[in-house]
Amino acid sequence: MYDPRALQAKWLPRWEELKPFAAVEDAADTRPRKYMLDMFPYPSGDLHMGHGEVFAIGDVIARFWMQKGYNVLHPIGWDSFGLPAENAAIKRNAHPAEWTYANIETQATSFKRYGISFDWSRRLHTSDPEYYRWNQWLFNRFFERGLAYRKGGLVNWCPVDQTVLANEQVVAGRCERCGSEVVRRELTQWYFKITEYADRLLDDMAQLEGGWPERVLTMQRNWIGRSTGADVQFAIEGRDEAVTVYTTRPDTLYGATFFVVAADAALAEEIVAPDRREALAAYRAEVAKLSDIERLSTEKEKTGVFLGTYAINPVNGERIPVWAADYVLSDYGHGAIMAVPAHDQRDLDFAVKFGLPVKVVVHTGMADPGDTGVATPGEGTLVNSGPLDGLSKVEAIQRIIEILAERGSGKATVNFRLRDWLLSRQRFWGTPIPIIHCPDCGEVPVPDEQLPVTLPDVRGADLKPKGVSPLAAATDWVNVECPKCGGPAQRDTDTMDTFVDSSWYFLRYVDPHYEDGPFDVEKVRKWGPIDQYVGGVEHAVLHLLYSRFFTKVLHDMGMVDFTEPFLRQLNQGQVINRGKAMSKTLGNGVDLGQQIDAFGVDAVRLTMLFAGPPEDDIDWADVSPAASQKFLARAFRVMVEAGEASAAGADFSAGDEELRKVTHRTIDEVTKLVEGFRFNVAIARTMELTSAARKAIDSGPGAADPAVREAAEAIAVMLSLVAPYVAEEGWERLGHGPTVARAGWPTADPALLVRESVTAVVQVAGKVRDRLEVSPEISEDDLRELALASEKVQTHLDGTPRKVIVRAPKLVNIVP
RNA sequence: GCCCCCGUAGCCCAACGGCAGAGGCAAGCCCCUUAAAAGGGCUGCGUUGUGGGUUCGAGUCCCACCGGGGGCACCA
Repeated sequence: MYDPRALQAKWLPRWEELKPFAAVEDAADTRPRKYMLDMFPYPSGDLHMGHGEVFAIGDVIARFWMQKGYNVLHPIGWDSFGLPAENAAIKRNAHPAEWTYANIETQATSFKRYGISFDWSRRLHTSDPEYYRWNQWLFNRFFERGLAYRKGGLVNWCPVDQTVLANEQVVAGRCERCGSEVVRRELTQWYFKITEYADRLLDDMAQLEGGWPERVLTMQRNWIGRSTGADVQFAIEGRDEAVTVYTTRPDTLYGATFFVVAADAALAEEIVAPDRREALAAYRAEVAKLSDIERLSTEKEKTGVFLGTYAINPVNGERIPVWAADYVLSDYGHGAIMAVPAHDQRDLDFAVKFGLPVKVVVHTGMADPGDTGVATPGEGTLVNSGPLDGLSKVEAIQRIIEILAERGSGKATVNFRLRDWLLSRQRFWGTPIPIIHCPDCGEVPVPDEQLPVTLPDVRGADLKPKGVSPLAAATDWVNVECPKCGGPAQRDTDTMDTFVDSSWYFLRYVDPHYEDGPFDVEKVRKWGPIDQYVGGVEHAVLHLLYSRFFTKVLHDMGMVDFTEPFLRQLNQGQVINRGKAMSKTLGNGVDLGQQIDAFGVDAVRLTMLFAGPPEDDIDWADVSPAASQKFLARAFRVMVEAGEASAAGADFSAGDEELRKVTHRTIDEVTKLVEGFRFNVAIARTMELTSAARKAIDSGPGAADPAVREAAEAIAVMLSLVAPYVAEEGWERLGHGPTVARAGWPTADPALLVRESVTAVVQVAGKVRDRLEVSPEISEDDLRELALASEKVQTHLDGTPRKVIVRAPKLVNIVP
């Protein structure tokens, strides 16, 4: 009788004792190493269905490698800094740590019950001073290298969370966390100079090709957004200094008919004619009223205002009017553009709206944009462009850059969409930025030996967001001596973005209590980089981009010898219910704990993996944990009956050959399927083997046949990846000691994989007319002869066939 | 608007360019049983979303469209 609850109660304590999943550091252990990592969880209550899926997937991979004889590092920890803890603390008048660490304990217990093969000795929490000390240490290193700096400017502000956000944390104008509309504020903030690594972040993706999902690579490429073009200098009437614009189409320079400055750029104010000053001010006020969402809408009509001044085209001396508009961004390129309406749709829309001229300079074969309102950005031949006439687009770009360079009015340039990573947050439950502001010495890093700068004790209502960090109110904590001059100074009161914590945690796992640095460099050399990373696609341009950046900086510091942290990455789908994401408002939530109580850990894990390919969503309404439980019971009975009928150590070669062949074919296929992450199909194959074993017991050679034992043992080991409890119990019933997790992956005997005969299909004009049992080694000629000799084929043929296609040994197609 | 992925039986999903169906759910039937449950077994006639094309042969490759999902979308 299969009783999942009893098996859980029996084996969980045994595993805790045996610690079968500890990664081995011993140099004498010569097994090749593998590092399998799941994205670590945020401790927001207990584990949910989504966790159930990801960790089930990661566990199959880790356990498979263990069975295959690798020394596997499969750690777990908690991403335990962050806003929810703070909000909970305000509500309960408590300290964020209380809520956080209580949730961590709950999740840890659930993980253990869920049977995940973690090495628990490597557990870490990012909110431990022991951990965040090294965030501060790393910040100091970044600061020394000029990679951490403070600057003023317009930043994204979330009015609900009362903090600034990085660009990556604003999705379509809304806060990635809470969904509220983000506003722009002028603030001085800390940044990491990720843009300095833009080229490498892009180019190193070549290493990830094939190992990462294509869509994640695409998202990162789009996010980094490298474009090549040219800087071109335009003189502005009434201003000594030239203004530089960036363009990807310098070939269309002769087609520039106006000039646009970002409305919110300082430049607009500097160059506006006195009589247009008022109009600009009015326009800016209007623009400021718009939210980002409205401003970014492509449906929105172009707006702008003439600045009463003119720019001079450097190649032909033409005077073109200067406008201010909000469709030009102040923080990309130089905040100003040359507008070529004939060949750029945005410029054309603007030209049409304000009656500005359209001048075609590339003949593309398309209708005149001035007539159609459709710009022609494609390939073509240059016209009306002086020395460029007759050249192709590509040639013209080259030539014009040479011309501009000769005259000193331009040069080839590269631009990125990526902005620096805004890192400071005006909230409490995070890593304090280890900087002391001294009126005399400026920004002074807290010396390494004084780290960590720990959080002061702030709790309850004192954590309420008020637009400045709650740390600012802790005056005892804030007021310190300057480490340089000893004079009175103040700590920086912002905390770091929690994405800093997760940008390097995978390195800390090799030795989470290491005291001589953020991580043990030698151990990372042995374990890194991560062979397989499993987690959600929502981090495509957040965590995954930041981690890649950190890894490259650490590489430049000589601390890691690789440049990419995650060689392979798998994104699991979501667990949904009745076609929709689970939510309280819809009332369609399914509780992981309740599912486990009802069907057992094994059945829930099996259901997650059998539902479909790992990257597909699982609709819990479409799957059946009850059916999974039924299958496990069936497999369990096979193991029990085989165990009762024969003793361990039997000579399998004496077993029933037919069943042995099924077993070995299954082993062969399941091995390949697991390697390809095709877990649903691997499980289907295991089900087939179970049925074959059942049949052998009931109406074949009987339970005592060694082939039945061989099949049952293979089932136990293969099931151990998915359903560890029933596999363990079955393994014991088969006469083996714990643990099945270390039993070793079975190998398929090639001799048992060959088939004596295969069915060859004979088609006439594509229709099946006969089947022939033939040797798998049959030659094309022999098979052709056999097929043509077939009576069934002959009746469908009159005369000699036109053509005979032979694909030995499986198929013959005769074309009459 | 542009790009990518997916449309196979009532449902979830398999199928190196080669017999459309591996596995599961649901349904129906049979055995076991006094009966039921549990257990064992059997049952698949679908225009592979639609329309073209390539091919001896297309679920699979190409083109267009329809439907679903995702990404990008004033970045000059």
